[in-house]
Amino acid sequence: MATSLARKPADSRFALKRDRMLKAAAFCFNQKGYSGTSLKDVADQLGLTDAALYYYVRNKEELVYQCYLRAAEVGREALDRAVADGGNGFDQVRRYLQYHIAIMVGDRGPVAIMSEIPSLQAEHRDEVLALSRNHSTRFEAMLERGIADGSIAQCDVRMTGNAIMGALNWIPKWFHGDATIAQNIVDEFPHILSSGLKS
Amino acid sequence: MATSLARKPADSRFALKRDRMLKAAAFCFNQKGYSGTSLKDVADQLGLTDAALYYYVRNKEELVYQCYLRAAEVGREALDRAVADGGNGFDQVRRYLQYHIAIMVGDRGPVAIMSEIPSLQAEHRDEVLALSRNHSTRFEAMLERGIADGSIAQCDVRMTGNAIMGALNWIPKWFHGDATIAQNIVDEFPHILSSGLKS
DNA sequence: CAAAAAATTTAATCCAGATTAAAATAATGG
DNA sequence: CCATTATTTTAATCTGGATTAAATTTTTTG
Repeated sequence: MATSLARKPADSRFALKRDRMLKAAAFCFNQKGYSGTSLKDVADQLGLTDAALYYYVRNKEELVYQCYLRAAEVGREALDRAVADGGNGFDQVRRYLQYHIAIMVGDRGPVAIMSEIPSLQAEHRDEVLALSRNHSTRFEAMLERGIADGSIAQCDVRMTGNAIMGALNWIPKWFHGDATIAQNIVDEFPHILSSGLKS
Repeated sequence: MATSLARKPADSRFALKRDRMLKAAAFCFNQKGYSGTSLKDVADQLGLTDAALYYYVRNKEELVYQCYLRAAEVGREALDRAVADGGNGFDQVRRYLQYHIAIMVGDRGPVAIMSEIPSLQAEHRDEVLALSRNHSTRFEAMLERGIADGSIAQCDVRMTGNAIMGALNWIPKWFHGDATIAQNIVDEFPHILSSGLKS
């Protein structure tokens, strides 16, 4: 049977293998760059043939698209958890950073850097951009809540958000799976990125 | 005559056009992604034919390579100026950020995001990586001087450096030439990125 | 255990975009 | 002006890696 959108969610074997593939792809893209990774590279990581990937994904563009959806999902999850935890704005920001970073450098990772959004097909590009903007907007709102409740110093939330997100999004550029460094990031980054916010 | 490495430095017409080309290429790469930009895209920006680019560069790989060299140069320049200005570690860090950011969003920009280092040919890749590491090392040393002279609070300089560089390097991802926003970045970023460092 | 469905491979094709060679045009210098 | 060199274009070719179809192997299920 061809790759089907009408596959049952209950088919967890498929979902699991597909997820492994997305992680392998994210690893390759982050490591070798987009143009530098062929489908064969991704397949090699999985002990498969390049053609086998087409069972899980329509084409390379969709592989990238799925990687980006996954990255967006991971970010949203961290934000959701931080909001659910409550507390003042500053606390929420710090927890969000903790959650997101822990996921990125942990066994849910690697998470793909969204370097090639512009080369996605129109609908996919728009969807990913919307998710991305939504995430930024929610994070900025979190900063504003912190300013309102007095836990975060007055600042330009747009620029501050861009700065913090940039530092986060850049992590996969220099982190390549070393466990010691992963621990270091988890220990240090939340503090580094939030210490400048204190009121 | 073919593209020649033995071209006189005095030949400023060539150098100027070449620089325009590199800026156009950086613009395209940042905007449309690497795989999304063909040589024709770059040529169109310059009112040229794709084939004309080969007069300035051996191939696409070298175009990317030159863009990255240019990006590295801009960073080094900012660091050099900041060091030359003197002052304590914190002051130097802030000035470095001011200089680098001003260049990136100013008329020396755009500066290419180094997303495709791994797909460069070995010698080019090694050279760019070396420049990149050297820059990081120098920046970390600057942080250490600040800690030593008491202007910067004790911190993990490696991680702090990574965080700040990430925020910097991400700027071209979301900044696309709007003058108002450029001013905003110049005004806000140096403070945002250094405020957490104060001792 | 035998069908049926799922997963993967083998072996081609296919193609956008990079690259090249030769010709044409523009600039420059005596 | 002419000759020479610099720059660009036109018109091909070339190619790596994506994609596809059909065959094969593996897994599931009744």
